[in-house]
Amino acid sequence: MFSKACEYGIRAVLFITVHSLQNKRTRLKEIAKEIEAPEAFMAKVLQKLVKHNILLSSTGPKGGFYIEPEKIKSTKLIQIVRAIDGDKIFVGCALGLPKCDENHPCPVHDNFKEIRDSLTEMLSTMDVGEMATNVDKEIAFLKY
Amino acid sequence: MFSKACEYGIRAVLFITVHSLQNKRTRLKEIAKEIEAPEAFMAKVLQKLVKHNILLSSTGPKGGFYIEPEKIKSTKLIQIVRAIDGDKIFVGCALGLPKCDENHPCPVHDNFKEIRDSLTEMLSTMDVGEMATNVDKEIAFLKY
DNA sequence: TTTGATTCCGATAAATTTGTCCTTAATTTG
DNA sequence: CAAATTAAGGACAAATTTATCGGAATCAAA
Repeated sequence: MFSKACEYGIRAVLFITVHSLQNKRTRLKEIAKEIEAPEAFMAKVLQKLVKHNILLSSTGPKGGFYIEPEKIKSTKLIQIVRAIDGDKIFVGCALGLPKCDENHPCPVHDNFKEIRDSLTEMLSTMDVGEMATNVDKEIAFLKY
Repeated sequence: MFSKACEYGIRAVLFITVHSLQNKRTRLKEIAKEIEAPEAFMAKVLQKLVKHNILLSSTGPKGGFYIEPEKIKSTKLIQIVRAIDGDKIFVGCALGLPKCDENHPCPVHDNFKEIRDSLTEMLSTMDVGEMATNVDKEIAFLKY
């Protein structure tokens, strides 16, 4: 469903958000360890999230990654997915047809539209703040 | 969502089924052309479908691929997906956690379970016969 | 029984995704 | 200012997926 980069990215953002809620920055090393992702690969993913203005970063001692407080509630899962995987899961035909729409549908068009719509709806609704809070309360988890 | 191999595979099975409904076999060359898939790659996918007993094949002149009449109604989309992509889209955590279940859920567990369940339900329901009939009636299409 | 048509299958190549390494730039602290 | 710490970023490597090639096996028909 999501690429590995995206899986890492979502988990990382949530981990960082938990710390940002306490005004703390999170260093790459911590993140990679928690997420169990290769450090250098995690770094690339985080860079992409910074470029897309989902995260902020600062170098030097006391540096690290963080998210602006006012973005914690407004950042939706779909933004993270778009930043890393693009919109390939949101657009395009399930069977790979170059042209597939209402008027010229592939054999699974309607059925998939329904599923994709509910996926999009879901990702557009879920915000980083609520999810991170669940992680903080140990209602949900970021590692096994 | 599906791999390219799987997209080709689903479309190919439907194309073959349309012909099988008229007791005709379909040659690789025709299939690849219709599906707009590289011939050699299409061949690999078809071989896999034959190994999984979804399709039958015969060599020589008048040979080609076909599906047994009694399987046309009973073959579900999910079997094709499983044969080619395995069950990775049906099992495992959306965020890649090695352990993720009701008792130890990732932050998107419940939301994704819902979507995945409806995807599974859909794929288990849709049969090759009905879809191929729609293609034959030009209610649905296999190429742009 | 020979020939041509077709699938089967192993080897390889190209493209993409995932993962690694190393140097540079920026920042904090002493 | 110097040293230590951290992210940025380019170049490369490994793994996976997608695609290509060539010959072997099988079959139909003349």
